[in-house]
Amino acid sequence: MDWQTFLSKAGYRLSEPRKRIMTLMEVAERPLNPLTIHRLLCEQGVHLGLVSVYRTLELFFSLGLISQVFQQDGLVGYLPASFGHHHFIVCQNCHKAVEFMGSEDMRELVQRVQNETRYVVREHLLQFYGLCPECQALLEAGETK
Amino acid sequence: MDWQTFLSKAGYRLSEPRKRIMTLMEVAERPLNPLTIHRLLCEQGVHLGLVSVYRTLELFFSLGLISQVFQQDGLVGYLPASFGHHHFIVCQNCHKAVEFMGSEDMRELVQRVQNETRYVVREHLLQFYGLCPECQALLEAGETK
DNA sequence: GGCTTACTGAAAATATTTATCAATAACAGG
DNA sequence: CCTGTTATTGATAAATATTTTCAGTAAGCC
Repeated sequence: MDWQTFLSKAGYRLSEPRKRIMTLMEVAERPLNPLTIHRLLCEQGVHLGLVSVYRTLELFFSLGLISQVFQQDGLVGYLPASFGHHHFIVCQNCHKAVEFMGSEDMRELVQRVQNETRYVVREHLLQFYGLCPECQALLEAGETK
Repeated sequence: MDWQTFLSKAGYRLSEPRKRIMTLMEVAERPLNPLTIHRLLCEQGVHLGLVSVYRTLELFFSLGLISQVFQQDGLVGYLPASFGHHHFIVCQNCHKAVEFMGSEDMRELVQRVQNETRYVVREHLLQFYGLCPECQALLEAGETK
């Protein structure tokens, strides 16, 4: 089911701002925050209120259409969420991010942590930071980080 | 080496605000953010500028004395960092957090992700969310989440 | 096409973080 | 222990980010 159908079925309207924002998010390669999204849309001539950006992101996030990505500087950005995945590896140089699968490999660790801490684990946040192939090549060629 | 010695050796002074803040952090059971720390200190009669709280946390974090903890509401808090650990499990009910070891179990996963994505992994962010033993008991007894 | 009501956008209020700079206090050296 | 140097603080202000409010607009049902 595409996001438009999903939104309708959940009882939400398919408004212009929502379409604009999702169109932008769908092709995003690196985490976007509300202000950046607003700026990008302004630049391409689409003028919509910053408030709508906040509201729309909050809605999409609550519906699971997008994921939060925690950046190393402490800021939070958003990226489209493929169903089932929710783990990202973010490039420390250009910030480009891709998803990876990972839940399976965590089972054993989760089990051990539950035993050790006596907590029950219900969710987890897992992200990697590193260098994307392009930036590896760039940096090897002698550029500074 | 205790944090005071560490701070001195790194060329920083052992000021009153720094002592106050670290004293508070050392016994923290749940993630604290700058505003909360400032409020808590005010309440116990210690009056220091909010700006100093920000500066001190930034310093302690850059020195690795404290860790950032990402909360599920998107806010960032701080907790003392034991050497070597840096992974926390946070209670979704009372927010109490404890550290766990975990790097070892990640080796294989890191390897696989590197192969799949062609990224080089340099750091990772891993946190669990769940219920602490106390809240499990509470909730089983019929309380609402 | 018209009606209902969710949704938007502008403005203002609130909250959070950073910058500036004179006054203060930590600590090294005597 | 006193003194000078300089890192550090705190007050103020500025910048940045987020939330609230509410009248006007438009999405989707009939």
